[in-house]
Amino acid sequence: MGASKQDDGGRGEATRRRLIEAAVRVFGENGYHAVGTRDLANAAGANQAAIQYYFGGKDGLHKAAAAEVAAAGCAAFAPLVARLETARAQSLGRDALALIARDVFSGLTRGLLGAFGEGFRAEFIVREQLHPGPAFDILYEGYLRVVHESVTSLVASARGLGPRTARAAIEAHALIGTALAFLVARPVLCRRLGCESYSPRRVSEIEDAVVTLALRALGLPEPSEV
Amino acid sequence: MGASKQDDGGRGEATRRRLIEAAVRVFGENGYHAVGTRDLANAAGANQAAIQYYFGGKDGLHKAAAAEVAAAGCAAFAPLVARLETARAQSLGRDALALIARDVFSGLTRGLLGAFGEGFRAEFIVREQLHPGPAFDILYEGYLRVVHESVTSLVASARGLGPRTARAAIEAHALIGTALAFLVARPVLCRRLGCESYSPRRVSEIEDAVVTLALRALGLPEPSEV
DNA sequence: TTGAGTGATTCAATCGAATGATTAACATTG
DNA sequence: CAATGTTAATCATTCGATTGAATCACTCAA
Repeated sequence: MGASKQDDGGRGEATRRRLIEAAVRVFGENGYHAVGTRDLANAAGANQAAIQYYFGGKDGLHKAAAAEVAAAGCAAFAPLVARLETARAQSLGRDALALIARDVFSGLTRGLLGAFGEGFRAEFIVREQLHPGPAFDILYEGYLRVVHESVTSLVASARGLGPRTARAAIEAHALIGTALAFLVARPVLCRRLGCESYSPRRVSEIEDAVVTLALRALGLPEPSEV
Repeated sequence: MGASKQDDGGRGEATRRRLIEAAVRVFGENGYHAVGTRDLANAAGANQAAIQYYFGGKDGLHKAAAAEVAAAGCAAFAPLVARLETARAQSLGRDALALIARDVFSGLTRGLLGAFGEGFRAEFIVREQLHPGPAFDILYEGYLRVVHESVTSLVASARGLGPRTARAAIEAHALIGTALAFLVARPVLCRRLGCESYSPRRVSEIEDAVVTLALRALGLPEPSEV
């Protein structure tokens, strides 16, 4: 069973990647049980049996998809995480903190609704949280934990809380939720606004609202410079 | 096909209700496609064929479950909605607004994590939003729209925005998200805090954090009285 | 250069199990 | 009895998985 002789460039590696990408998209859009191995194979332009051949089965493909999502998420948020790491070391003024916070919540929003969300990566994560399974461990350890800890340290600094306190983690969680709502409850807002999906202009509007509210909640000044 | 002669008290009405309650719980926990009609019947202590007999099929039961969730949600939030309706009429001072806002976000949080969430009603709603179908229409028109509009009017008042503006709806959406995050991303926070689920004490902690952040974001004073 | 050999990969056909739905017989109630 | 409700057995279909043969890319001896 399983892997190939060469791990890149080969024919096999290509269909392997196509299967993973398709799995993230199709699983994220429809959920694990709503999708058949035939659907997955079709979406990837591969044969149904390739799923067993490369991943040992539907479960294996699902886990591989989770690993891809974690890796992509890690890469997408790496710059922000790095900035937050350095910020954690020094003690910054309110203005510097505000600049970082703006970029964090701006990036968070765009991450959930934009580039990273493409291919239903964000939906994949949400679905895995509604019913955590083996794939959730991959997502949490490889991605979610880092982001959550980073945001927590930012919130702790801004709110004068201990960075290890439960309160800091909870407030960080709540503020992440301001962005998350636009992914999870997208249909509600779309109906309220009378549109089918978010236009780029709307995403910017959402981004601005999230940043504004988060800064106010954190008691940080609105950054004046660009 | 379907319904019975008497709509309450009758033998049939009891199993009908049991099926709906079980459906909300099982669908909410596992998702539509992850659940079989045999599972649903077992969870309700009924026979599999009863699903066709009363609801015409799995789809029908799912829609009936959505209607139950909408009705229960409407009932649970009715007092808050009523208060917001009256508040919309008069122009209230900041302190009065703060009192209402506190109760709204407190009720929202407890609603998502507590009584209303029991039986996986909240999860049922989230799942339907990840892939809106016929059941989403029922939820939106019967419940979600009212709540969203009410919260929007509150946010509009507090933030000095037009109650019909997209910005007001967006900011309301974001603030609802502060509570929603604790439902949708529960496993992440639980892992961060090293617990398996939310204790009642933790729910209170979350409730306080959500209210505090929402009031700060809205620029409302922390209510002093009880 | 060739071409048989070799392992990697793809494919159509098929498996048993599980799915939602249906049926006809059975039970309960008034 | 007649209406309503319940049940076990069974239907056709679809599911994830398996199979064995066909196709591909590459190696190396002739």
